[in-house]
Amino acid sequence: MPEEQETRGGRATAEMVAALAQVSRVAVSRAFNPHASLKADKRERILRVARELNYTPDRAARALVSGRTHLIGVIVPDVYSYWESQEIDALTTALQNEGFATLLFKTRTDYSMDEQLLAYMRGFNPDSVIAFVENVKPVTLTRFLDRAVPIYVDYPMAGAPAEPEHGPLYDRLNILQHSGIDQAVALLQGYGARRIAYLSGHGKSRASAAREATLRQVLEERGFQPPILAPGDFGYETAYQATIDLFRVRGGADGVFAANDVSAFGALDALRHELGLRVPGDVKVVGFDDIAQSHWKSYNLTTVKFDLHERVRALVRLILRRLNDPQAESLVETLDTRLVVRGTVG
Amino acid sequence: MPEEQETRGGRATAEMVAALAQVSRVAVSRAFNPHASLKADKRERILRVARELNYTPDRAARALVSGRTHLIGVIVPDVYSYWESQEIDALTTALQNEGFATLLFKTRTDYSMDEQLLAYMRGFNPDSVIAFVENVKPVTLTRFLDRAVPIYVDYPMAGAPAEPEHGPLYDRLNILQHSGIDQAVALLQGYGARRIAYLSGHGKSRASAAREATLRQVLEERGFQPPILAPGDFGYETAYQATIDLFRVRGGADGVFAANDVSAFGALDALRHELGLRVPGDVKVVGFDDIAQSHWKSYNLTTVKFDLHERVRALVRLILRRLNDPQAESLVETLDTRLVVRGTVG
DNA sequence: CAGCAGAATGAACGCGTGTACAAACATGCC
DNA sequence: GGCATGTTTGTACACGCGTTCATTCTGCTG
Repeated sequence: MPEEQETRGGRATAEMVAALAQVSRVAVSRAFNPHASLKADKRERILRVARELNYTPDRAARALVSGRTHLIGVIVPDVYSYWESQEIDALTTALQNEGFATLLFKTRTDYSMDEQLLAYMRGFNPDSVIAFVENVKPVTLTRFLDRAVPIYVDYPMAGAPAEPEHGPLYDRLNILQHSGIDQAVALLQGYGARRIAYLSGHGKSRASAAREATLRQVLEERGFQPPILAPGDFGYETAYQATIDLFRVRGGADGVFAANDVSAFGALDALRHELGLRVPGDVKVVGFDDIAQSHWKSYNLTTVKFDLHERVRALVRLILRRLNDPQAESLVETLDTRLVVRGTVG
Repeated sequence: MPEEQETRGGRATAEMVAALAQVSRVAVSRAFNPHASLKADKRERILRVARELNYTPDRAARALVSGRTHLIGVIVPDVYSYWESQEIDALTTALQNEGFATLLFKTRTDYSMDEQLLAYMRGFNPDSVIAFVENVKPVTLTRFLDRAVPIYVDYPMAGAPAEPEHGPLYDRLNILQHSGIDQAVALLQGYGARRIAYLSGHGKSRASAAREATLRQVLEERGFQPPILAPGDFGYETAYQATIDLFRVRGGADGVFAANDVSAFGALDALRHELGLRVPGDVKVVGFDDIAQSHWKSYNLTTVKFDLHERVRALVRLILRRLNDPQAESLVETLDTRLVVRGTVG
């Protein structure tokens, strides 16, 4: 075995590897840079010595000269929100496979996206930033980032003109909600539902607003009245209360669209355990997202599916494309949605 | 407003700040280092200019010279597991407040903690590492880390001698499970329960093994028979099936301890919706963790609580103590547990 | 006013790496 | 063999910052 020449429990450096492999330090650098020219046997020898010394190029030093940290900033209000947590999970795996790492940041739970956090994140100099925060404008985001081009998840309306906005540069993941919602409404129509309610997310959420708008559009297209609105906040508790209020005070509904699956769970529990109604017998319930819990027996929820892995792949594609071409115009990826039929409509 | 002297959309550097503030670059460095000596008005002026230029010291450069990246590696099998996600959430907030950031890594879902991942993480040179992975030995962890001292969550048995192990250095968060389990068993005893089952986590889990051992100990202390064992994996589905098997084939039980809250949900749903039993009327159910979902109406679970925020505070304390004194002996923090009584026992 | 301790300052160096540049070398063609 | 072209190799520099060290400045005592 090679002489243990680690200094004080610290990492091995390229210099040490070079010394042991009888090459120059630059050769070591090149050995770890695949497209650098280096004779094959030399590279092999270097890599072997590197493995023996447990050497890896220091990412800090590398970042200093290359300007790439290989860190992807992820901003979330709640890690434990179901959808977010599952997306972070899949995203982390995907990024890991591409040589990046997820750098996690939390905003306040009241969605007050303070500039302080952005400045803080900026200090870590991430290569890219994904914000799972709905009320922050891209403008705000770009103002606090130097190299990173933020990615923004958008929900364009069917038929609406593409935003000609040519302000700050950001990339976009467009999610088309019309298909899934239309399938859901068609299904409810088939079962004779007439009064449709929308249990919203919190007020500032663009996702919730887009879902509401699209639902309204689809209902109109299919000859329904506009949806009855019940105010929620994406959470279980609020959905529970809002549903009770909707049915005790405001006349109820035949079908309830909840802004996400968790709200749907709250609505379901309120309907069944508090209001004594049968689902889907008396009321149909439809959620959004299709999180893993939606097929648990207690809920077995019919829901508009956002394909998680497809979505993560699209995000990673955006990141890679942007890093390959930092000067590119605004990049766009588009995803569709579809209805997953389970036991809460029927 | 000051002349926009940013070069190519890049960040401002200490040199630019120095030039604009009419001071030397070293002064700028000192201005951002609180304990460095610098005349107050000068520091103030520098900080003002820095704010105007949106300047923050580059962390990569800082890490290169100081050896501190301010990154805390967090290794998880599933981000979306309830308990883990809630812990990551709280931990990220706490670390953020201390000037660190969470660097997330995922192992395979089959818990095969490959060395490849550790080597990968090592490349990012985190200041500390918390592994929410149960089957990886501290030895393995330390072998892949240079400066970082890993933190290991342990579940020592009551009365068992402290491990005299003096192998690789790692810090410990000890969780005492006896109190909570004893309270639960006492409660079940009061309701006349006789046959107690333990619905385990997956086979390799130390947490599950410790819970089972402690339960066995408490049962013996209180004159019960040993627990009937039903094999699970911490997941909902498996718990659901294991409960059905337990009651259809193996004679059932009066009380079921599930290895975590999610398993308890699965058991509850199986008991109520598949087996037609009443909880808590026919069977009592107790979980572990007290995750946020445990007080949802559908479950309203009685559970052994691990106080999340207390736990996170202990972890952060460990990290800070270790960074303040890298040479210290193995550090230890200890937490207790207690029973939270809700609707599944009564 | 001399003397002195302590604070404030700036020059120089080092952290570990990528890369431009020039030199050396190999290869292919006539 | 002569030359052109392409591949390897090593030197020197740059990245942005913290820190040591010698120097200058400040305030205070005698």
